[in-house]
Order: sequence, then C-alpha cells, then structure tokens
Amino acid sequence: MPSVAAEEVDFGVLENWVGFQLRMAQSASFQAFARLSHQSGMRPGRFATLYLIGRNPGISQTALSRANGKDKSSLTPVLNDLVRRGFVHRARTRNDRRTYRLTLTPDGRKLLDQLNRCAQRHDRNLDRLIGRRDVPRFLEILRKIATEIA
Amino acid sequence: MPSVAAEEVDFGVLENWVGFQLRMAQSASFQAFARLSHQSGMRPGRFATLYLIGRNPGISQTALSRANGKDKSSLTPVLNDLVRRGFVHRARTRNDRRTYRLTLTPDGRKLLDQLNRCAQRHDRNLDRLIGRRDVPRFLEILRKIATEIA
DNA sequence: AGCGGATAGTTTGATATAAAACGAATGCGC
DNA sequence: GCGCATTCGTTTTATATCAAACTATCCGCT
Repeated sequence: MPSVAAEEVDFGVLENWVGFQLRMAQSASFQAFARLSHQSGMRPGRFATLYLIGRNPGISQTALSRANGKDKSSLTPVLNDLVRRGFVHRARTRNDRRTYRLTLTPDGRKLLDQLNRCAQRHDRNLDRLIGRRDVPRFLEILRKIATEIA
Repeated sequence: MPSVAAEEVDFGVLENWVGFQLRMAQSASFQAFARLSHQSGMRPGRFATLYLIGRNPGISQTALSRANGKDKSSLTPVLNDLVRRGFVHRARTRNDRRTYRLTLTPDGRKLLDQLNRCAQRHDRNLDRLIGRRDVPRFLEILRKIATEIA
C-alpha cells in the first residue's frame, strides 16, 4: 500500500505521449510568460491579439480569432476591454456593415512594444533551452501539428 | 486600405516564436483529442487524471494536481464529479487526516480503458505526423521545456 | 424587388482554470 | 505539552474559453 509522494509519481506511458507532454510544455511556457508580462499589467492572452492587430490593420474579429486559434466569441470581451482602455480602435467598414476593422491606437502600439520585449525575452529563454540548432526543426513540427492534425 | 482575409493574415515573427507555435499546436491537439473522446461521454481533461490515479493508487490530490500541471483547487470540482459518478474512490488516510487517498473503482477502470483507446489513437496520429524518427527528440525537448523553463 | 442561405459579431450557458483566503490537521522546535 | 509555521483540501472570486442560439447584414438567385 504505497503512499505516493509528489516526487515519485509514476507517469507510465504518459511520459512518452506527445499529447500529454505537449500540454505540460505549453502550460509551463504559458506560466513563465505570464510571470514576465505580469509587470506590464497585461494578461498573457493579450499579446498575440495586439500583435496580430498591429501587423494586420483592419483585420476583422473573425479573421483574428482564427489566426489566434480561439473561438470568435472569446474575442468579444477581450476587445471590449482593449477598446474601453483605449488600446484598440474598432470601426465599422463602409461596404460591409457587419464587420469591424480593428486597428491599434498609439497607446496600443506603446503597450505592444512593452509586451514585445517580454515576449522576446521569453522566447530567447525557450530557444536557449531547446538549443539553437534544433529550434527550426522543432518549430516545423509544431506548425505541422497545428495545421494538419485531423 | 487592405481588407484582411483569413488566409492572408501576416503572422510576422510569431511564425518563428516557440511560445506561440507551442500554444497553437497544443490547442489543435487538444481539440482533436476532444473530438475523439467525445463519444466516451468524457471531457478531455479527465483522461490524465484517471490515468494518474490508476497508475498511482493512493495518490493525494496535491500530488495529483502537481503531476497533472494544474492547480489543486481546479481538482476539487473534477474529483467531486468523478466520485459522485462512481469512478473514483476517495478515503481519508489513517496517519494524516488532511490528505485523501485516491483510487479507481472498477467502473473507473473500465472508463479509463475506453479513454485509453482514444488517447492511443490520438497519439498514434501525432506520432505519424511528426515522423517516428523524430518523436524521441521532440519529446525530449517538450519534457525539457516543461521542467526547466524559468 | 424579395427570398433564403451564408457570414459577422454578440449573448447565453456551461466548463475549466488560477490565485488568494480560509479551516483543519500536522509536526517541529523548544 | 505548546506554539507556530506548514501542508491539505475547499471555498471564493475572477478570467478564459467554447458551443449554440441569436441578430443584423449581406449576397446570390430568381
């Protein structure tokens, strides 16, 4: 009747399952980034959102949600908040009055610059951990999983 | 004034950032597994929980939450549900009356077998996508990120 | 024109998750 | 024994997320 301590947990096949280790790695990376970006008074999910808007001025919410891998309904409260705080501008398009054109305000661009520095530091840590030489192949596999998994 | 369609989104450096691609890959893998395990009437997060209990009978909730990479408070409602539905047995220990000993019931073991089949299929898909030869190195990197990221 | 299907975004309802505060129990150091 | 820091699990509070239903709008076809 073994009493299980944290250090001696038996992971069995989980140790060699990509699905599980992918989740654990993502979770750890996410938390590390959250710690870094905490100081900017910004939550971790915001960075990619702001970056994609900055990179694609006039993007619609649906396109943004797809690019970001989240459901479009998740985006509504996030954008409400970013608009309310003056980081994002949301304007109806002339031709199609269903869609919004999203752009960064000057404040939004400043905030993005801050977050960019956190993200750069974070990703340098990851690169160092993986080893520069293996990064391209690793990224290739991640992209393949993201796009081709059934 | 370019109107941005989903297919032509510019990802900029995100394309080559491990943190971002890790999230996208995990998200896609998670959704694929959710589709597979859907038929078992079970949500995706449950599998690792049941597996770890089955593999480590008598494990405490705190040890389980750590092994699973989730906060212990997340576990309370999950275990309440699994206990209520008769898949997990929760008993106080004699020596330390703060901790629970978690074990699978026979029904829990049956359910785990079902989910195991889904998970196996899912992970075979991932292995095929990655390419058998590259799986060990890929796993090694994921484990390294999970354990060593600051 | 006008109908019907498709699309953009929001709302609603359900689940998952973390963080902090909490109560109970433990055990170390004296 | 006693006191206090620690640990275990729960509760509370705040987000994040998805899926499905909904509204408004658009567009193709007749």
